[in-house]
Amino acid sequence: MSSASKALELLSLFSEAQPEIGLSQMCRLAKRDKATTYRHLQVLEKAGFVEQVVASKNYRLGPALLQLGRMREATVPRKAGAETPLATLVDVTGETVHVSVLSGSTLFALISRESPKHSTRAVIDITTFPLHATASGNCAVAFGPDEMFAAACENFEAFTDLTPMTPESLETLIASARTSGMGRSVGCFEKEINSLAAPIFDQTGQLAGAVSVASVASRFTPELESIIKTALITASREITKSWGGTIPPAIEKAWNSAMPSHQELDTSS
Amino acid sequence: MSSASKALELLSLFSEAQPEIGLSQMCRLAKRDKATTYRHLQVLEKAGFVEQVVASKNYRLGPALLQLGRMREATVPRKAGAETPLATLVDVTGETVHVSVLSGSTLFALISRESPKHSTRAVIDITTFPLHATASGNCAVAFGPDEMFAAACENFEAFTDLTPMTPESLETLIASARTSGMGRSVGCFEKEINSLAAPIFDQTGQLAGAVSVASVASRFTPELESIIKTALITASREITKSWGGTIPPAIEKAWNSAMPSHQELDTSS
DNA sequence: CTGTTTCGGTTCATATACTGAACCAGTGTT
DNA sequence: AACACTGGTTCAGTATATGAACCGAAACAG
Repeated sequence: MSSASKALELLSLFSEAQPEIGLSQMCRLAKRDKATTYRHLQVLEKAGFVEQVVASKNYRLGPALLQLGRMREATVPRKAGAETPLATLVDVTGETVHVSVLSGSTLFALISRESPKHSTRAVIDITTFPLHATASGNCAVAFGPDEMFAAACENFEAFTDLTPMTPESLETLIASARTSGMGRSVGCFEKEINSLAAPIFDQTGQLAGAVSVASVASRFTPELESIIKTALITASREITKSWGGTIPPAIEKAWNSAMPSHQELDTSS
Repeated sequence: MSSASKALELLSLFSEAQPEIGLSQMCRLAKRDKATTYRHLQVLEKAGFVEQVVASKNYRLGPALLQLGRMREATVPRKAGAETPLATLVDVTGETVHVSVLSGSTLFALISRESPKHSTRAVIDITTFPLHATASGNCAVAFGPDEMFAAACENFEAFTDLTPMTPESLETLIASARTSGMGRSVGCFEKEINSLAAPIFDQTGQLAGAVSVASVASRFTPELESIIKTALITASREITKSWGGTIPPAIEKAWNSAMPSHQELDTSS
């Protein structure tokens, strides 16, 4: 592994729950030597990716990220394009929704919104979606490039006792996602949380991300599932359109056979 | 120089004017070998810091930056805190304004706003402020940590024929900034652009950034300069307050002697 | 006070992982 | 068909990253 990767990995250790990390703690989290970690932090600090809080000597994310994040959204306005369909999705389903973006073989969280409708909500605060254990992740494997399956198999972390742990069990999930046109997770990532996800595509014709709805298991009736599926299909179509892509015919077909009442819009004109 | 630094440097080659860069072009910009640049891009892509546009094979900033930028602003809400004073500053001066943030020895651009008042505006689109050639940069050297002067001397790039090119000429500018409590650039960065800058501090008591106003030289009368100075002092006080800092007494004193009409607020209570 | 355990940061010999010239293959131009 | 561009790959040589051991400071216990 390149030293640059190792340095960049340190950035993913920060989270909303732990926005400041000291040197020693970071060594433990990164499972690396103190001297190495220190040098990496020096590099990141010089580049403005982290900064040191003078008082506590802790490190936190740096100002350059704001700059670069702003420029990313300026060049590829994905966040802006997904907001409106996502708001509708929250309204219609009354559940927690996520939009994720695929880059390389990693599925990054982009936006998440919670509905105020219920007091018990699915709160999932992650920065990257595990490919094997989430509806969005399964979506990415099922409809993304072929190498996604191998990438998913590289990390079979067990989140619950329902998390798929072998290539075979994952393959089953992927196959069912391919036939239904949607990812589905029943307690695979968190117990008592079920979720559904639909793929999103961009102008390259490749899978660009996923949109998902997470609900608590006790509420997850067939009626709600049907509502969510219909709303997800709409959201996926709209976000895909705003990102400059089109839904592949195979997926429209899968949706139509699974949800015959929800006809594909005529986009041939 | 570490290889990680070299990889991170590539990110600073992207700009609003040039949001997509191909491999060969990036080699030229970075003045590095093609193989090395390629590997660096691979690392950055795997980390989600850049992504490759499949159609053109060009690279652009990646989705991870959005994620990290969001987290940075969540942990250190500097941008939000500077917006309001900055809007006032634009209103009062009718000129282009910038807020920059110091990290390490680099001064990063944070926000910039243009006034709709004049058709000719100072348009300065940079991601980092040269320490020797800008009002904000001089501010950082004058009021920041001691090592800033050495850092400034490491890069004496000549932007115009008025850009200071020697430690001695820079020293003169810094000295006058220290006595007036403000940075001042007269065509040092761009010909026909004059600007003034005031320092910003945070809870560490250290300099945290600078706020600046840039005007076209033909408009830069003593009256306008006076208006700008007064407005800058107000903006600097407000942003500093919102970032949890206080203006050092020495600077308040410098402002008061330079602008006797603009009394320091009584903050002793 | 002294012994112990943290912490952030530094050193230096070792060897690992980075470098870049040269090389492909593909594409568009002349 | 020769050329000038791309993006991407290979491999020997060496520059650069590594981590055990070390340091001084600070916090805590006895």
